[in-house]
Amino acid sequence: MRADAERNRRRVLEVARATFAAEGLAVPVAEIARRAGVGTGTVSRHFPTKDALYEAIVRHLVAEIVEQARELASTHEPGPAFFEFFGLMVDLMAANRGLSQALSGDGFDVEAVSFEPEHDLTVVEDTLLSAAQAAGAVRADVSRADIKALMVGCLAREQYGPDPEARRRMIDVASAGLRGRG
Amino acid sequence: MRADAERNRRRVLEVARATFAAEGLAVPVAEIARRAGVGTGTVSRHFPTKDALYEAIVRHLVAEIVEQARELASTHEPGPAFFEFFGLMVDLMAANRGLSQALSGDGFDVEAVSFEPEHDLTVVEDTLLSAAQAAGAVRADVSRADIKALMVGCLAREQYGPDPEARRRMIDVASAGLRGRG
Amino acid sequence: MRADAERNRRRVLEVARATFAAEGLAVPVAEIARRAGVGTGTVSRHFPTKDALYEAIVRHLVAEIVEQARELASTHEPGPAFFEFFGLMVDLMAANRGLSQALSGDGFDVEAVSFEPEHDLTVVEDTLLSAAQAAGAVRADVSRADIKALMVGCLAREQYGPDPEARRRMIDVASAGLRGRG
Amino acid sequence: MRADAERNRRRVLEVARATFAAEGLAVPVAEIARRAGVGTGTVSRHFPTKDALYEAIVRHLVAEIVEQARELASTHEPGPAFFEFFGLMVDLMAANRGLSQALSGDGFDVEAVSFEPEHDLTVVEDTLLSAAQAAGAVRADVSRADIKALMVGCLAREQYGPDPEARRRMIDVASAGLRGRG
DNA sequence: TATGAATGAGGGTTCATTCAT
DNA sequence: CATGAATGAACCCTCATTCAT
Repeated sequence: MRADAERNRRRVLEVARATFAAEGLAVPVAEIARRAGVGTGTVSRHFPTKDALYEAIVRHLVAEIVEQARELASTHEPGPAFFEFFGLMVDLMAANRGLSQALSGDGFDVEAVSFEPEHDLTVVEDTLLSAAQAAGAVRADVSRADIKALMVGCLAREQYGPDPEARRRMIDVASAGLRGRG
Repeated sequence: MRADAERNRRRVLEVARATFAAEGLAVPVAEIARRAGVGTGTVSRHFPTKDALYEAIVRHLVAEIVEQARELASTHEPGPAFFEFFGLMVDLMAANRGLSQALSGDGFDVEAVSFEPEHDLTVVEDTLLSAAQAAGAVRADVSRADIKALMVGCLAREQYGPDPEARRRMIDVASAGLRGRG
Repeated sequence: MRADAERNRRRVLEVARATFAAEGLAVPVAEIARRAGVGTGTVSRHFPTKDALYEAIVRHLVAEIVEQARELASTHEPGPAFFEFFGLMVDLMAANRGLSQALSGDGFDVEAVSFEPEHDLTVVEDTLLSAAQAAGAVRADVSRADIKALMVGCLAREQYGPDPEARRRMIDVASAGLRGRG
Repeated sequence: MRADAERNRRRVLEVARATFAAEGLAVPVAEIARRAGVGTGTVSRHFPTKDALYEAIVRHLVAEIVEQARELASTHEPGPAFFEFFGLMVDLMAANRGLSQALSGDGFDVEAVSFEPEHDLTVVEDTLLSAAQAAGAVRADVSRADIKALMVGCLAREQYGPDPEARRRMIDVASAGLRGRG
């Protein structure tokens, strides 16, 4: 039975992730349940509230991002690592309407989620940022929150029509701004 | 009677503006009515739908912004005019959760509102941007949409706590990015 | 001043009659006022409730009908007079959506209106019917209410598409039924 | 759980049928819910819109009618079958204010409901009518729509007070009219 | 007397959550 | 454990009527 439950949990989580990514956070829980082939009660059992479901998805996403961020940190110089990470985040968000909503503070408060240290994106971001700043690749006065906000800015460009070239340009502008006054 | 009606209309508009600014666009119309001290029907009379109320507020805001933008354009050099305008916009949005939501495309589609040419923010923005680009103060490849997105980015910083210093820094970073690699 | 008031009253009545005839009884009072070029208060002053407005219109219509019915009664033999009247009524109702609604009991109770004897359609109808029955042109056992209902039946045919030929046929069928088994 | 749901669904349907029959289609959904002892959401779950509820009731009624019409067609000669059916329909509508409203086109468009062939009242009516016409029992020039309208006429008699005798008389008059000019 | 702004009850529908089966 | 039916508060909008100007 435990196996069944776990399978259901994963299925709901995966369906919810895909659905929220494609259609935003406003999709009714019942629709998630329908697509996952389970009852609404099953969704509620695993995720007592809709917020809990959001949170689980965010945790999942964050875990993946953290992993990629670590990889970048260990294989690139501080500056490139940071800027690669920046672009990666923007691309992820651009492909995920729900994440984008959450990060813009619409429908879910991402900042309220607390993570265990080893899965905490905050920590990795700080690490990447600090290293890049120490290496002189990024202005010394910007904070992690500033970086997040700039990502949201790049992301916001998508609203006027998805345009890969424009996204690259936005990332380029933001990066230039972050590099400092040269 | 027109005086009373006008007073009520303004009152509703002002209350709605303040409420949406402080608490976002999701506040029920009935709550706006309650705070304005009128019946829901009165709100509906002046603004047939909630969207119409949003639109009126946006028009109001935009009219003010356009005026200030014109002033800037006529009293500053192209570069400074553009960057002053950029900062002004961010400050306005930062003080207005509803406007911020609208510009992030949550709850209301600002782009769908059509303005008369003389009140069209788009036109003023294009003018300021083009002039600044012609003067070499701004990268030639960015578009109006890019600028808007960057504003949203600066704005997004507010989510992590309103911090005037941080806002100035964000604007500074964005401006640096826009100036180009020079 | 009295002349003005009277003019307004007539204007409202005429506009309401035309509007209800064309679009049914559900048209808002405010729309009647708008078309009449007066305020809603003016409509309410002359006709305290919407029902009172309906009633005034019905009185007006009935007065006209009564006049025509009298004319028929005095210029035709009992049988033809009755059947001419029957067709006339159906044609009137067919051209008047509001009247048709009222007679079908939707939105207004016509029967609740009481008339002065000389304007009472009931009386004229009874007269025409009784005479026709006395002359052997109409079954002796039908009542005024039966006649009214048959008119509504002819009228109901319009629902399936206005079709003058069908209307004539309906009137013919109803008339045949009323003439008796002979 | 399906048993409970089905029970509730039937309960809502039955209560709605009875309520609409007795008081017309304007009764609020919330009132139906109250009388059925369920929440408004339960009504909405089973019948997403009020129109859907109307439609379900009409389908139910029509199914019963079709069955009885078939029975009549197979056990009576064409003429009697048709006239029995006519009387049956009038009796049903007379006992049902909602059905009467619907058939008069007030509040719901019955004609817009599409049925499967085997439950389509239209087909049965046409069959009964054609057979009766072929047998010379009914005027050759009347159509199904004419018949419907005459039923509404008989029904309209009820407005002046329910009176079984009068109803029989109306049906008799209509039948006589339909038999032809003899 | 005319105006039309204000009222506010009332309508249908949605959806996160609970709980009987 | 899973189910999905039930709940009911909340939302926006309409409109007949009242009443201050």
